[in-house]
Amino acid sequence: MSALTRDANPPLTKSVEDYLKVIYHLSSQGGFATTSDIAGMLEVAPPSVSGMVKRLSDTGLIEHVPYRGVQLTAQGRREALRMIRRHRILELFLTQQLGYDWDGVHAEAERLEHAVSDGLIERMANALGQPQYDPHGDPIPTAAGEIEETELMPLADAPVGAKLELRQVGTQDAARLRYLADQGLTPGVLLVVSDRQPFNGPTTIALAPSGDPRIVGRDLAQLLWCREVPVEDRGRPAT
Amino acid sequence: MSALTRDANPPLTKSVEDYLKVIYHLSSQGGFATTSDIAGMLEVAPPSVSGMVKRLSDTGLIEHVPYRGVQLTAQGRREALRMIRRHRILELFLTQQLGYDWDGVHAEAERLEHAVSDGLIERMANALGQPQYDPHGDPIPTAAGEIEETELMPLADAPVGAKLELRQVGTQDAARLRYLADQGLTPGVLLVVSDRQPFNGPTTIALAPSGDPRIVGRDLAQLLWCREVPVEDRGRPAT
DNA sequence: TCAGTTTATTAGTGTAAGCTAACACGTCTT
DNA sequence: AAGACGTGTTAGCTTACACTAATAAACTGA
Ligand SMILES: [Mn+2]
Ligand SMILES: [Mn+2]
Ligand SMILES: [Mn+2]
Ligand SMILES: [Mn+2]
Repeated sequence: MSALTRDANPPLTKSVEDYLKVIYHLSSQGGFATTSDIAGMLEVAPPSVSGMVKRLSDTGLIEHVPYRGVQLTAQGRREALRMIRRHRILELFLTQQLGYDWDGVHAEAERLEHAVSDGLIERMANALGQPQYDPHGDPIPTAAGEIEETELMPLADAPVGAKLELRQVGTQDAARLRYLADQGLTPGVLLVVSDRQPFNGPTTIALAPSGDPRIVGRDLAQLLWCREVPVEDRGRPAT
Repeated sequence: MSALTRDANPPLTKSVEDYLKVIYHLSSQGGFATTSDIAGMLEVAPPSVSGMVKRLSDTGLIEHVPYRGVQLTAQGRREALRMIRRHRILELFLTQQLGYDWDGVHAEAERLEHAVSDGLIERMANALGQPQYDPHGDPIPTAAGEIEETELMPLADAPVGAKLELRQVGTQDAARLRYLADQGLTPGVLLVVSDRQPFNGPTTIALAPSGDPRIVGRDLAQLLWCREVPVEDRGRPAT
Protein backbone atom coordinates (compact mmCIF):
# COMPACT_ATOMS: atom_id res chain seq x y z
CA MET A 1 0.00 0.00 0.00
CA SER A 2 2.18 2.86 -1.24
CA ALA A 3 1.51 6.56 -1.34
CA LEU A 4 0.95 6.11 -5.06
CA THR A 5 -2.22 4.02 -4.77
CA ARG A 6 -5.26 6.24 -5.14
CA ASP A 7 -8.04 5.78 -2.58
CA ALA A 8 -10.38 3.23 -4.13
CA ASN A 9 -13.66 4.70 -2.91
CA PRO A 10 -13.15 8.32 -1.87
CA PRO A 11 -16.27 9.92 -0.41
CA LEU A 12 -18.24 11.91 -2.96
CA THR A 13 -17.75 15.65 -2.88
CA LYS A 14 -20.57 18.12 -2.46
CA SER A 15 -20.27 19.05 -6.14
CA VAL A 16 -20.41 15.45 -7.30
CA GLU A 17 -23.49 14.84 -5.15
CA ASP A 18 -25.28 17.83 -6.62
CA TYR A 19 -24.40 16.83 -10.19
CA LEU A 20 -25.75 13.32 -9.63
CA LYS A 21 -29.02 14.69 -8.28
CA VAL A 22 -29.66 16.97 -11.23
CA ILE A 23 -28.64 14.30 -13.72
CA TYR A 24 -31.14 12.01 -12.01
CA HIS A 25 -33.92 14.57 -12.35
CA LEU A 26 -33.07 15.42 -15.96
CA SER A 27 -32.82 11.82 -17.14
CA SER A 28 -35.53 10.23 -15.01
CA GLN A 29 -37.96 10.15 -17.96
CA GLY A 30 -35.57 7.84 -19.75
CA GLY A 31 -33.60 10.24 -21.94
CA PHE A 32 -30.21 11.86 -21.70
CA ALA A 33 -29.28 14.79 -19.50
CA THR A 34 -27.60 17.35 -21.75
CA THR A 35 -24.63 19.49 -20.87
CA SER A 36 -26.51 22.75 -21.12
CA ASP A 37 -29.47 21.52 -19.09
CA ILE A 38 -27.13 20.41 -16.31
CA ALA A 39 -25.28 23.72 -16.51
CA GLY A 40 -28.57 25.59 -16.33
CA MET A 41 -29.82 23.75 -13.26
CA LEU A 42 -26.55 24.08 -11.36
CA GLU A 43 -25.89 27.62 -12.53
CA VAL A 44 -22.40 26.84 -13.79
CA ALA A 45 -20.86 27.36 -17.23
CA PRO A 46 -21.11 24.53 -19.78
CA PRO A 47 -17.35 23.84 -19.78
CA SER A 48 -17.53 23.20 -16.05
CA VAL A 49 -20.06 20.48 -16.80
CA SER A 50 -17.88 18.96 -19.51
CA GLY A 51 -15.06 18.75 -16.98
CA MET A 52 -17.18 17.14 -14.30
CA VAL A 53 -18.73 14.73 -16.81
CA LYS A 54 -15.24 13.52 -17.62
CA ARG A 55 -14.52 12.78 -13.97
CA LEU A 56 -17.90 11.20 -13.25
CA SER A 57 -17.67 8.81 -16.16
CA ASP A 58 -14.07 7.96 -15.24
CA THR A 59 -15.31 6.91 -11.80
CA GLY A 60 -18.22 4.94 -13.23
CA LEU A 61 -21.07 7.06 -11.92
CA ILE A 62 -22.40 8.08 -15.32
CA GLU A 63 -22.30 7.00 -18.96
CA HIS A 64 -21.35 9.72 -21.42
CA VAL A 65 -22.23 9.82 -25.11
CA PRO A 66 -20.28 12.80 -26.48
CA TYR A 67 -22.43 15.54 -27.96
CA ARG A 68 -25.53 13.67 -26.84
CA GLY A 69 -25.57 13.69 -23.05
CA VAL A 70 -25.23 11.51 -19.97
CA GLN A 71 -27.16 8.91 -18.01
CA LEU A 72 -26.59 7.48 -14.56
CA THR A 73 -25.09 4.04 -14.10
CA ALA A 74 -26.62 1.75 -11.49
CA GLN A 75 -24.09 3.06 -8.99
CA GLY A 76 -24.77 6.67 -9.93
CA ARG A 77 -28.48 6.13 -9.55
CA ARG A 78 -27.98 4.61 -6.10
CA GLU A 79 -25.99 7.62 -4.97
CA ALA A 80 -28.49 10.05 -6.49
CA LEU A 81 -31.40 8.39 -4.70
CA ARG A 82 -29.45 8.39 -1.47
CA MET A 83 -29.03 12.17 -1.78
CA ILE A 84 -32.68 12.66 -2.69
CA ARG A 85 -33.71 10.67 0.39
CA ARG A 86 -31.50 12.89 2.55
CA HIS A 87 -32.82 16.05 0.98
CA ARG A 88 -36.47 15.16 1.37
CA ILE A 89 -36.17 13.85 4.91
CA LEU A 90 -34.35 17.02 5.87
CA GLU A 91 -37.07 19.15 4.28
CA LEU A 92 -39.75 17.31 6.17
CA PHE A 93 -37.86 17.43 9.46
CA LEU A 94 -37.32 21.16 9.17
CA THR A 95 -41.02 21.80 8.49
CA GLN A 96 -42.44 19.36 11.01
CA GLN A 97 -40.03 19.79 13.91
CA LEU A 98 -38.62 23.25 13.54
CA GLY A 99 -41.47 25.26 12.11
CA TYR A 100 -40.01 26.01 8.69
CA ASP A 101 -42.38 26.98 5.89
CA TRP A 102 -42.41 24.78 2.82
CA ASP A 103 -40.93 27.60 0.77
CA GLY A 104 -37.85 27.96 2.97
CA VAL A 105 -36.71 24.39 3.45
CA HIS A 106 -35.20 23.74 0.07
CA ALA A 107 -32.19 26.04 0.37
CA GLU A 108 -31.37 24.77 3.85
CA ALA A 109 -31.67 21.11 2.83
CA GLU A 110 -29.55 21.75 -0.25
CA ARG A 111 -26.58 22.41 2.03
CA LEU A 112 -27.33 20.04 4.89
CA GLU A 113 -27.78 17.04 2.62
CA HIS A 114 -24.00 16.96 2.12
CA ALA A 115 -23.10 17.19 5.81
CA VAL A 116 -25.45 14.83 7.63
CA SER A 117 -24.49 11.22 8.35
CA ASP A 118 -26.64 8.30 7.29
CA GLY A 119 -27.26 7.65 10.97
CA LEU A 120 -28.68 11.12 11.54
CA ILE A 121 -30.97 10.80 8.54
CA GLU A 122 -32.35 7.53 9.87
CA ARG A 123 -32.91 9.08 13.30
CA MET A 124 -34.83 11.90 11.66
CA ALA A 125 -36.82 9.42 9.58
CA ASN A 126 -37.73 7.55 12.78
CA ALA A 127 -38.69 10.74 14.59
CA LEU A 128 -40.98 11.48 11.63
CA GLY A 129 -42.48 7.97 11.57
CA GLN A 130 -40.79 6.72 8.39
CA PRO A 131 -42.56 9.23 6.13
CA GLN A 132 -43.39 8.59 2.48
CA TYR A 133 -43.59 12.14 1.14
CA ASP A 134 -41.77 15.42 1.60
CA PRO A 135 -43.52 18.78 2.18
CA HIS A 136 -43.94 19.28 -1.57
CA GLY A 137 -45.52 15.85 -2.06
CA ASP A 138 -42.42 14.30 -3.60
CA PRO A 139 -41.88 10.64 -2.69
CA ILE A 140 -39.00 9.85 -0.32
CA PRO A 141 -36.79 7.00 -1.55
CA THR A 142 -36.31 4.19 0.97
CA ALA A 143 -32.94 3.61 2.63
CA ALA A 144 -32.63 0.62 0.28
CA GLY A 145 -32.91 2.95 -2.73
CA GLU A 146 -36.44 2.31 -3.95
CA ILE A 147 -38.64 5.18 -5.05
CA GLU A 148 -42.36 5.26 -5.73
CA GLU A 149 -43.18 5.76 -9.40
CA THR A 150 -46.46 7.58 -9.79
CA GLU A 151 -48.50 8.43 -12.85
CA LEU A 152 -49.40 12.04 -12.38
CA MET A 153 -50.71 14.67 -14.75
CA PRO A 154 -50.28 18.41 -14.57
CA LEU A 155 -53.45 20.31 -13.74
CA ALA A 156 -52.89 22.14 -17.01
CA ASP A 157 -53.62 18.92 -18.92
CA ALA A 158 -56.57 17.66 -16.87
CA PRO A 159 -59.93 17.57 -18.64
CA VAL A 160 -62.76 19.78 -17.44
CA GLY A 161 -64.95 17.87 -15.00
CA ALA A 162 -62.13 15.70 -13.63
CA LYS A 163 -62.03 15.15 -9.89
CA LEU A 164 -58.39 15.31 -8.80
CA GLU A 165 -56.10 15.08 -5.83
CA LEU A 166 -53.15 17.46 -5.84
CA ARG A 167 -50.14 15.27 -5.13
CA GLN A 168 -46.92 17.15 -5.94
CA VAL A 169 -45.86 20.72 -6.50
CA GLY A 170 -43.14 20.89 -9.10
CA THR A 171 -41.19 23.96 -8.02
CA GLN A 172 -38.90 25.11 -5.23
CA ASP A 173 -39.38 28.79 -5.98
CA ALA A 174 -40.23 30.45 -2.67
CA ALA A 175 -42.54 33.12 -4.11
CA ARG A 176 -44.59 30.58 -6.07
CA LEU A 177 -44.75 28.22 -3.07
CA ARG A 178 -45.94 31.00 -0.79
CA TYR A 179 -48.65 31.96 -3.24
CA LEU A 180 -49.81 28.38 -3.64
CA ALA A 181 -49.98 27.78 0.11
CA ASP A 182 -51.96 30.99 0.34
CA GLN A 183 -54.45 29.67 -2.19
CA GLY A 184 -54.77 26.43 -0.25
CA LEU A 185 -53.03 24.50 -2.99
CA THR A 186 -50.90 22.02 -1.07
CA PRO A 187 -50.44 18.26 -1.57
CA GLY A 188 -53.46 16.24 -0.52
CA VAL A 189 -56.06 18.82 -1.52
CA LEU A 190 -59.05 17.56 -3.54
CA LEU A 191 -60.48 19.61 -6.39
CA VAL A 192 -62.66 19.54 -9.47
CA VAL A 193 -61.69 21.09 -12.79
CA SER A 194 -64.54 23.44 -13.64
CA ASP A 195 -63.27 25.30 -16.69
CA ARG A 196 -60.36 25.91 -19.02
CA GLN A 197 -59.87 28.83 -21.37
CA PRO A 198 -58.42 28.21 -24.82
CA PHE A 199 -55.04 29.37 -26.18
CA ASN A 200 -53.08 28.31 -23.09
CA GLY A 201 -55.56 30.09 -20.89
CA PRO A 202 -56.16 29.62 -17.17
CA THR A 203 -57.80 26.64 -15.50
CA THR A 204 -60.63 27.22 -13.05
CA ILE A 205 -61.07 24.73 -10.24
CA ALA A 206 -63.33 24.19 -7.26
CA LEU A 207 -61.67 23.06 -4.06
CA ALA A 208 -63.30 20.16 -2.24
CA PRO A 209 -65.12 19.97 0.03
CA SER A 210 -65.62 23.73 0.41
CA GLY A 211 -66.28 24.37 -3.27
CA ASP A 212 -64.15 27.52 -3.16
CA PRO A 213 -63.14 28.54 -6.67
CA ARG A 214 -59.58 29.24 -7.80
CA ILE A 215 -58.24 30.47 -11.11
CA VAL A 216 -54.85 29.05 -11.97
CA GLY A 217 -52.73 30.43 -14.83
CA ARG A 218 -51.10 28.14 -17.35
CA ASP A 219 -47.59 28.30 -15.86
CA LEU A 220 -48.66 27.39 -12.35
CA ALA A 221 -51.10 24.76 -13.64
CA GLN A 222 -48.12 23.04 -15.24
CA LEU A 223 -46.51 22.70 -11.81
CA LEU A 224 -49.48 21.13 -10.04
CA TRP A 225 -49.22 17.37 -10.47
CA CYS A 226 -52.46 15.55 -9.81
CA ARG A 227 -54.02 12.11 -9.92
CA GLU A 228 -57.60 11.31 -10.79
CA VAL A 229 -59.63 10.45 -7.69
CA PRO A 230 -62.00 7.46 -7.72
CA VAL A 231 -65.36 8.42 -6.23
CA GLU A 232 -65.39 8.46 -2.37
CA ASP A 233 -61.58 8.45 -2.14
CA ARG A 234 -60.52 11.01 0.46
CA GLY A 235 -56.76 11.12 -0.37
CA ARG A 236 -53.99 11.76 2.16
CA PRO A 237 -54.47 14.63 4.61
CA ALA A 238 -52.83 17.88 3.54
CA THR A 239 -49.53 18.77 5.23
CA MET B 1 -18.02 46.68 -10.91
CA SER B 2 -15.77 44.67 -13.22
CA ALA B 3 -14.95 40.99 -13.23
CA LEU B 4 -11.61 41.98 -11.76
CA THR B 5 -12.94 43.16 -8.40
CA ARG B 6 -12.57 40.43 -5.79
CA ASP B 7 -15.61 39.75 -3.63
CA ALA B 8 -15.11 41.94 -0.57
CA ASN B 9 -16.59 39.55 2.01
CA PRO B 10 -16.63 36.03 0.63
CA PRO B 11 -18.23 33.49 2.98
CA LEU B 12 -15.69 31.62 5.07
CA THR B 13 -14.81 28.15 3.90
CA LYS B 14 -15.16 25.06 6.03
CA SER B 15 -11.38 24.94 6.44
CA VAL B 16 -11.13 28.55 7.52
CA GLU B 17 -13.91 28.03 10.05
CA ASP B 18 -12.15 25.03 11.56
CA TYR B 19 -8.81 26.86 11.74
CA LEU B 20 -10.43 29.78 13.55
CA LYS B 21 -12.00 27.46 16.09
CA VAL B 22 -8.76 25.70 16.99
CA ILE B 23 -6.83 28.97 17.10
CA TYR B 24 -9.47 30.24 19.50
CA HIS B 25 -9.07 27.22 21.76
CA LEU B 26 -5.27 27.28 21.64
CA SER B 27 -4.95 30.99 22.34
CA SER B 28 -7.88 31.47 24.74
CA GLN B 29 -5.54 31.56 27.74
CA GLY B 30 -3.91 34.65 26.29
CA GLY B 31 -0.90 33.23 24.50
CA PHE B 32 -0.09 32.45 20.88
CA ALA B 33 -1.32 29.46 18.94
CA THR B 34 1.73 27.82 17.39
CA THR B 35 1.97 26.30 13.95
CA SER B 36 2.61 22.80 15.19
CA ASP B 37 -0.17 22.90 17.77
CA ILE B 38 -2.63 23.98 15.10
CA ALA B 39 -1.31 21.30 12.76
CA GLY B 40 -1.68 18.71 15.51
CA MET B 41 -5.26 19.58 16.33
CA LEU B 42 -6.38 19.69 12.70
CA GLU B 43 -4.32 16.67 11.69
CA VAL B 44 -2.65 18.48 8.80
CA ALA B 45 1.05 18.98 8.05
CA PRO B 46 2.78 22.12 9.40
CA PRO B 47 3.33 23.65 5.96
CA SER B 48 -0.42 23.50 5.35
CA VAL B 49 -0.84 25.64 8.45
CA SER B 50 1.78 28.13 7.28
CA GLY B 51 -0.14 28.49 4.02
CA MET B 52 -3.47 29.02 5.75
CA VAL B 53 -1.94 31.45 8.25
CA LYS B 54 -0.80 33.56 5.32
CA ARG B 55 -4.32 33.72 3.94
CA LEU B 56 -6.00 34.33 7.30
CA SER B 57 -3.74 37.21 8.19
CA ASP B 58 -4.15 38.68 4.70
CA THR B 59 -7.90 38.73 5.29
CA GLY B 60 -7.55 40.22 8.76
CA LEU B 61 -8.84 37.29 10.78
CA ILE B 62 -5.60 36.65 12.64
CA GLU B 63 -2.36 38.42 13.59
CA HIS B 64 0.78 36.50 12.74
CA VAL B 65 4.17 36.92 14.44
CA PRO B 66 6.56 34.83 12.33
CA TYR B 67 8.21 31.99 14.20
CA ARG B 68 6.14 32.83 17.26
CA GLY B 69 2.50 32.06 16.45
CA VAL B 70 -0.89 33.59 15.79
CA GLN B 71 -3.73 35.26 17.66
CA LEU B 72 -7.25 36.10 16.59
CA THR B 73 -8.22 39.64 15.68
CA ALA B 74 -11.53 40.97 16.96
CA GLN B 75 -13.12 39.83 13.71
CA GLY B 76 -11.51 36.42 13.91
CA ARG B 77 -12.69 35.99 17.47
CA ARG B 78 -16.24 36.91 16.45
CA GLU B 79 -16.24 34.29 13.73
CA ALA B 80 -14.70 31.67 16.03
CA LEU B 81 -17.35 32.27 18.68
CA ARG B 82 -20.05 32.10 16.05
CA MET B 83 -18.79 28.65 15.05
CA ILE B 84 -18.51 27.52 18.65
CA ARG B 85 -22.10 28.58 19.27
CA ARG B 86 -23.21 26.59 16.25
CA HIS B 87 -21.24 23.56 17.28
CA ARG B 88 -22.53 23.49 20.84
CA ILE B 89 -26.16 24.13 19.96
CA LEU B 90 -25.98 21.34 17.40
CA GLU B 91 -24.49 18.99 19.97
CA LEU B 92 -27.25 19.77 22.43
CA PHE B 93 -29.98 19.48 19.81
CA LEU B 94 -28.74 16.10 18.69
CA THR B 95 -28.65 14.75 22.25
CA GLN B 96 -31.90 16.29 23.46
CA GLN B 97 -34.09 15.92 20.39
CA LEU B 98 -32.67 12.98 18.49
CA GLY B 99 -31.41 10.66 21.18
CA TYR B 100 -27.70 10.92 20.47
CA ASP B 101 -25.24 9.97 23.21
CA TRP B 102 -22.84 12.64 24.40
CA ASP B 103 -19.95 10.68 22.94
CA GLY B 104 -21.34 10.63 19.41
CA VAL B 105 -22.42 14.21 18.86
CA HIS B 106 -19.05 15.83 18.34
CA ALA B 107 -18.22 14.26 14.98
CA GLU B 108 -21.68 15.03 13.61
CA ALA B 109 -21.61 18.65 14.82
CA GLU B 110 -18.13 19.10 13.40
CA ARG B 111 -19.56 18.73 9.89
CA LEU B 112 -22.99 20.27 10.38
CA GLU B 113 -21.62 23.48 11.89
CA HIS B 114 -20.43 24.51 8.43
CA ALA B 115 -23.71 23.80 6.66
CA VAL B 116 -26.46 25.19 8.90
CA SER B 117 -27.80 28.71 8.50
CA ASP B 118 -27.88 31.21 11.32
CA GLY B 119 -31.65 30.99 11.16
CA LEU B 120 -31.67 27.24 11.73
CA ILE B 121 -29.33 27.59 14.69
CA GLU B 122 -31.62 30.14 16.29
CA ARG B 123 -34.64 27.89 15.73
CA MET B 124 -32.79 25.07 17.43
CA ALA B 125 -31.77 27.35 20.28
CA ASN B 126 -35.41 28.32 20.73
CA ALA B 127 -36.59 24.73 20.63
CA LEU B 128 -34.05 24.04 23.39
CA GLY B 129 -35.08 27.06 25.46
CA GLN B 130 -32.02 29.23 24.87
CA PRO B 131 -29.64 26.85 26.61
CA GLN B 132 -26.45 27.96 28.38
CA TYR B 133 -24.39 24.76 28.25
CA ASP B 134 -23.73 21.97 25.79
CA PRO B 135 -23.85 18.26 26.71
CA HIS B 136 -20.22 18.37 27.92
CA GLY B 137 -20.86 21.36 30.16
CA ASP B 138 -19.15 23.85 27.86
CA PRO B 139 -20.77 27.30 27.79
CA ILE B 140 -22.65 28.27 24.64
CA PRO B 141 -21.72 31.73 23.35
CA THR B 142 -24.69 34.06 22.80
CA ALA B 143 -25.76 35.09 19.31
CA ALA B 144 -24.15 38.44 20.12
CA GLY B 145 -20.80 36.74 20.68
CA GLU B 146 -20.47 36.74 24.47
CA ILE B 147 -19.17 33.71 26.28
CA GLU B 148 -19.22 32.90 29.96
CA GLU B 149 -15.75 32.92 31.53
CA THR B 150 -15.61 30.52 34.42
CA GLU B 151 -12.91 29.81 36.98
CA LEU B 152 -12.72 26.06 37.06
CA MET B 153 -10.09 23.69 38.42
CA PRO B 154 -9.32 20.18 37.30
CA LEU B 155 -10.31 17.48 39.76
CA ALA B 156 -6.64 16.44 39.71
CA ASP B 157 -5.74 19.74 41.44
CA ALA B 158 -8.57 19.87 43.98
CA PRO B 159 -7.59 19.52 47.66
CA VAL B 160 -8.78 16.53 49.65
CA GLY B 161 -11.98 17.41 51.49
CA ALA B 162 -13.22 19.87 48.87
CA LYS B 163 -16.89 19.75 47.94
CA LEU B 164 -17.16 20.22 44.18
CA GLU B 165 -19.59 20.41 41.30
CA LEU B 166 -18.43 18.80 38.08
CA ARG B 167 -19.00 21.45 35.43
CA GLN B 168 -17.16 20.54 32.21
CA VAL B 169 -15.60 17.48 30.68
CA GLY B 170 -12.55 18.42 28.67
CA THR B 171 -12.48 15.75 25.98
CA GLN B 172 -14.40 14.64 22.93
CA ASP B 173 -12.95 11.17 22.90
CA ALA B 174 -15.86 8.77 22.61
CA ALA B 175 -14.34 5.95 24.68
CA ARG B 176 -13.49 8.27 27.57
CA LEU B 177 -16.91 9.93 27.43
CA ARG B 178 -18.67 6.58 27.48
CA TYR B 179 -16.66 5.50 30.51
CA LEU B 180 -17.33 8.72 32.38
CA ALA B 181 -21.07 8.57 31.73
CA ASP B 182 -20.93 5.00 32.97
CA GLN B 183 -19.33 6.18 36.20
CA GLY B 184 -22.01 8.82 36.63
CA LEU B 185 -19.49 11.58 35.99
CA THR B 186 -21.46 14.08 33.94
CA PRO B 187 -21.76 17.88 34.31
CA GLY B 188 -23.85 18.91 37.29
CA VAL B 189 -22.81 16.04 39.55
CA LEU B 190 -21.78 16.95 43.12
CA LEU B 191 -18.88 15.18 44.80
CA VAL B 192 -16.42 15.31 47.66
CA VAL B 193 -12.69 14.65 47.26
CA SER B 194 -11.91 11.92 49.77
CA ASP B 195 -8.31 11.00 48.93
CA ARG B 196 -5.39 11.49 46.61
CA GLN B 197 -2.38 9.24 46.20
CA PRO B 198 1.05 10.83 45.78
CA PHE B 199 3.28 10.77 42.66
CA ASN B 200 0.50 11.65 40.25
CA GLY B 201 -1.65 8.97 41.77
CA PRO B 202 -5.44 8.59 41.49
CA THR B 203 -8.05 10.74 43.19
CA THR B 204 -10.80 9.09 45.20
CA ILE B 205 -14.15 10.85 45.38
CA ALA B 206 -17.57 10.30 46.90
CA LEU B 207 -20.54 11.18 44.73
CA ALA B 208 -23.25 13.25 46.39
CA PRO B 209 -25.82 12.60 47.61
CA SER B 210 -25.42 8.82 47.31
CA GLY B 211 -21.91 8.73 48.70
CA ASP B 212 -20.86 6.17 46.09
CA PRO B 213 -17.07 6.08 45.80
CA ARG B 214 -15.13 6.44 42.55
CA ILE B 215 -11.42 6.18 41.86
CA VAL B 216 -10.27 8.48 39.07
CA GLY B 217 -6.81 8.18 37.50
CA ARG B 218 -4.62 11.19 36.97
CA ASP B 219 -5.27 11.57 33.25
CA LEU B 220 -9.04 11.54 33.57
CA ALA B 221 -8.91 13.73 36.68
CA GLN B 222 -7.18 16.37 34.54
CA LEU B 223 -10.21 16.43 32.24
CA LEU B 224 -12.85 16.91 34.93
CA TRP B 225 -13.26 20.66 35.48
CA CYS B 226 -14.95 21.54 38.73
CA ARG B 227 -15.99 24.47 40.84
CA GLU B 228 -16.06 24.62 44.61
CA VAL B 229 -19.60 24.40 45.96
CA PRO B 230 -20.71 26.73 48.77
CA VAL B 231 -22.62 24.78 51.42
CA GLU B 232 -26.28 24.03 50.49
CA ASP B 233 -25.73 24.89 46.80
CA ARG B 234 -27.41 22.21 44.69
CA GLY B 235 -25.80 23.10 41.31
CA ARG B 236 -27.51 22.71 37.96
CA PRO B 237 -29.35 19.44 37.31
CA ALA B 238 -27.30 16.86 35.38
CA THR B 239 -28.04 16.48 31.68
C1' DT C 1 -26.90 20.35 -49.65
C1' DC C 2 -24.69 23.66 -47.37
C1' DA C 3 -24.25 27.90 -44.64
C1' DG C 4 -25.49 29.66 -40.26
C1' DT C 5 -26.72 28.80 -35.57
C1' DT C 6 -26.67 26.32 -31.48
C1' DT C 7 -24.45 23.21 -28.45
C1' DA C 8 -20.44 20.71 -26.72
C1' DT C 9 -15.68 20.17 -26.01
C1' DT C 10 -10.83 21.53 -25.49
C1' DA C 11 -7.25 24.59 -23.97
C1' DG C 12 -5.59 27.42 -20.67
C1' DT C 13 -6.06 30.03 -16.15
C1' DG C 14 -7.18 30.76 -11.15
C1' DT C 15 -8.15 29.73 -6.25
C1' DA C 16 -8.46 26.80 -2.18
C1' DA C 17 -6.21 23.57 0.29
C1' DG C 18 -3.63 19.76 0.94
C1' DC C 19 1.25 17.33 0.55
C1' DT C 20 6.81 16.45 0.67
C1' DA C 21 11.50 18.06 0.53
C1' DA C 22 14.55 21.64 1.40
C1' DC C 23 15.94 25.50 3.95
C1' DA C 24 15.88 29.09 7.84
C1' DC C 25 15.25 30.64 12.41
C1' DG C 26 15.50 30.45 17.50
C1' DT C 27 16.80 28.33 21.52
C1' DC C 28 19.26 25.34 24.58
C1' DT C 29 23.55 23.13 25.78
C1' DT C 30 27.98 22.77 26.09
C1' DA D 1 30.19 31.72 21.23
C1' DA D 2 29.11 27.69 18.61
C1' DG D 3 26.70 23.91 17.30
C1' DA D 4 22.78 21.01 17.35
C1' DC D 5 18.07 20.27 17.46
C1' DG D 6 13.40 21.32 17.03
C1' DT D 7 10.10 24.19 14.92
C1' DG D 8 8.59 27.26 11.14
C1' DT D 9 8.67 28.68 6.48
C1' DT D 10 9.45 28.45 1.45
C1' DA D 11 9.39 26.10 -2.89
C1' DG D 12 7.21 23.24 -5.79
C1' DC D 13 3.61 19.74 -6.79
C1' DT D 14 -1.30 17.82 -6.75
C1' DT D 15 -6.44 17.58 -6.96
C1' DA D 16 -11.02 19.55 -7.26
C1' DC D 17 -13.68 22.71 -9.44
C1' DA D 18 -14.76 26.89 -11.15
C1' DC D 19 -14.04 30.38 -15.27
C1' DT D 20 -13.20 32.51 -20.40
C1' DA D 21 -11.83 32.05 -25.18
C1' DA D 22 -11.28 29.22 -28.97
C1' DT D 23 -12.66 25.30 -31.60
C1' DA D 24 -15.46 21.37 -33.15
C1' DA D 25 -19.66 18.86 -33.84
C1' DA D 26 -24.60 18.65 -34.66
C1' DC D 27 -28.70 20.56 -36.15
C1' DT D 28 -31.77 23.51 -39.17
C1' DG D 29 -33.83 25.92 -42.70
C1' DA D 30 -33.57 27.75 -47.19
MN1 LIG E 1 -26.91 20.25 -2.46
MN1 LIG F 1 -39.08 18.94 -1.71
MN1 LIG G 1 -15.87 21.54 11.69
MN1 LIG H 1 -19.25 19.84 23.38
